[in-house]
Amino acid sequence: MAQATSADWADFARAALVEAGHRTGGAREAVISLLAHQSCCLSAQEIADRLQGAGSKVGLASVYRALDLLNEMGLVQRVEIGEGGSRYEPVVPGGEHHHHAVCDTCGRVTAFEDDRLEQQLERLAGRLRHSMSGHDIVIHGACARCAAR
Amino acid sequence: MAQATSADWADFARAALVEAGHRTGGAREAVISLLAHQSCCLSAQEIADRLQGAGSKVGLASVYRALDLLNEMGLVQRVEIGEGGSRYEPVVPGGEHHHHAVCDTCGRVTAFEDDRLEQQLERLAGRLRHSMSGHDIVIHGACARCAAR
DNA sequence: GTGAATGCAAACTCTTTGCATGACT
DNA sequence: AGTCATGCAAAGAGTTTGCATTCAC
Repeated sequence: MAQATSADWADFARAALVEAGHRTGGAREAVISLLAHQSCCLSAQEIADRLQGAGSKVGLASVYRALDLLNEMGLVQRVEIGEGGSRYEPVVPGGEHHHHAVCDTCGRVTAFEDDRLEQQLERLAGRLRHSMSGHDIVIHGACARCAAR
Repeated sequence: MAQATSADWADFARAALVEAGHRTGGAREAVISLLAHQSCCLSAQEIADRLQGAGSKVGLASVYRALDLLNEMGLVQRVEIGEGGSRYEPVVPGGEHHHHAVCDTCGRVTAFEDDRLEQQLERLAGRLRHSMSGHDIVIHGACARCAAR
């Protein structure tokens, strides 16, 4: 099975941006590099903080602009886990994607994936005659650790 | 099959509030009455506007406070459809609940429900050992109308 | 009468926008 | 050189909080 890696995503994203006539370098590149090495979703603030911590001079506004563009191009997905702000994570083209279980007690976010869920959603979208460019599934509750208490 | 009605929900919610030692009347009552007659999700601003339009003097802050309380008690569910603000809708205890398909073109929100999706989620939560107090599913894409264009 | 609930306005957080400066082609 | 992109700061939107007043018990 073809396994998409994070390096693949970064290259794919960079290529897509060039393809669309955008310039490389600067804030956008920094955001892509950071996201590529991230396994789960980050908030715009977290991205800016990490980049600045690494010596980069990117502003928060540029992070938002970069994420906005990447989101419109389908390269990142905006995830609403209902805790203040939005979070963003790379979308690996053709690769599987995951969803999130949020612990309402400790805030921990657990990623999961499930093919049958995806299939069921595809079927459902067809039934609704609603084309599906993406979807969010968020499970709220208590994680294994908190539920045990 | 037992079919929960919106009147049931309002009564259930009022009873739960009294049970928890809260007082009746005022803003909370207004919010419950309004939500009970609503089929789909509303934003806090919409709720305040409608109540004020109906002559009520409820402030936006009270609407937020009421929704917050109802949400904590599991009487309403916060729905993040990723368009600015959160939306809220009643949770009918034991009744079925629905999810949302959002048209990214025109903004239209379509409600849907699907038992197999629910079952699959239950199974999944069990597998993750994550207790599930609620869940959000949002399909993004183009609605039948916009896709046809 | 007492304490919870409310309304108003100010504060706060997250996000977007304007504009001058800097960087890529 | 010409533009697109960026950084900074200010503005905007949604939500929360403080406080005096009102209302249910």
